[in-house]
Amino acid sequence: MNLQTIKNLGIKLTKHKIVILQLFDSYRHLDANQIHALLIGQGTNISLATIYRVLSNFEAKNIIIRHSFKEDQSTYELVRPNEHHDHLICIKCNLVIEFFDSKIEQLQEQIATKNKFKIVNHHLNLFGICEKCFSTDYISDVNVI
Amino acid sequence: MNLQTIKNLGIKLTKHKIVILQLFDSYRHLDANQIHALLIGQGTNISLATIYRVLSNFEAKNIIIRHSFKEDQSTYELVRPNEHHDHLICIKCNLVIEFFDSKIEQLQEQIATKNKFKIVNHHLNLFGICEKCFSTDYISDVNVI
DNA sequence: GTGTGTGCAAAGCCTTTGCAGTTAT
DNA sequence: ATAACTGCAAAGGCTTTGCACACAC
Repeated sequence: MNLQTIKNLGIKLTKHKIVILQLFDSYRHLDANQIHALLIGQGTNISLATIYRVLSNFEAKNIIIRHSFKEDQSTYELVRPNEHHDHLICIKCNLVIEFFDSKIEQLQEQIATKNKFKIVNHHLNLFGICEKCFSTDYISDVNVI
Repeated sequence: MNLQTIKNLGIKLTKHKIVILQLFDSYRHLDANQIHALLIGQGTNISLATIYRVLSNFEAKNIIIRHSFKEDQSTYELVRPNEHHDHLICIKCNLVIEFFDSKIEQLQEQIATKNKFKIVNHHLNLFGICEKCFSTDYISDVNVI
């Protein structure tokens, strides 16, 4: 993520915002707790409150997007312009695979049109068991996604 | 919803369970608060705790399904066997339209296979503006969905 | 300098749970 | 009879917020 791009959006850049952005270069999908643990782990002192504030700020500016993969915790992901995609999520190890299918996108538009809806956004989440978990039949490693 | 069917699942039928089931005959999608408000409104004394317990119970027995239409509150819907469908949700008035597209279902399976995933379930939610909200440009009525 | 960002602790909100009493079968 | 259900109040987990201080521009 280009820092100048962020600045141009009128966002004040702080140490914390920068390290959070950098995390998203390494991990595609993160929740607030994972961010907190990773930063504390690498010696960065930051409070959960700040993390939530940064995430809200980024979300409002459309820098990140918020997902509901899990029932009770939001997962965040960097927005990459013109790179919309959907997700396959392993319910055992949390592995997330991104995919894009133009045919599905097209069909969604048709459905919206037929129902006189103007689509603003959509979530297509396929929950299942990944190859590894299926073959081992137990949770080998829980992914930080 | 046939009450005998419920009993056959080994569920003890109480007054509360019955009135909650009846609500779902009138409203396709309800959250815990809406259920509480509707029941209190019709003179049924029931606590939120009980509502959550009944909903958990029903969900475990696959009588209802839990959705994440909203970020911070679960929405529940009766499971109608062999009637899987997805949702169009109006972000202004909460109108929910159900749809089913076998082509999309088929494409999802293909994607899963290609990624060596075994799909357990999926959510396809299309968020947008319904015809009514689009034409009036304001929230006329917020739907209890 | 001045408007933002930050940590801490407290509070909010949805949801779950312990306990003692009640109900369905 | 007995296992399941219920209300109440308390607690849990994620998220937000008030306040006083610190930092970016």
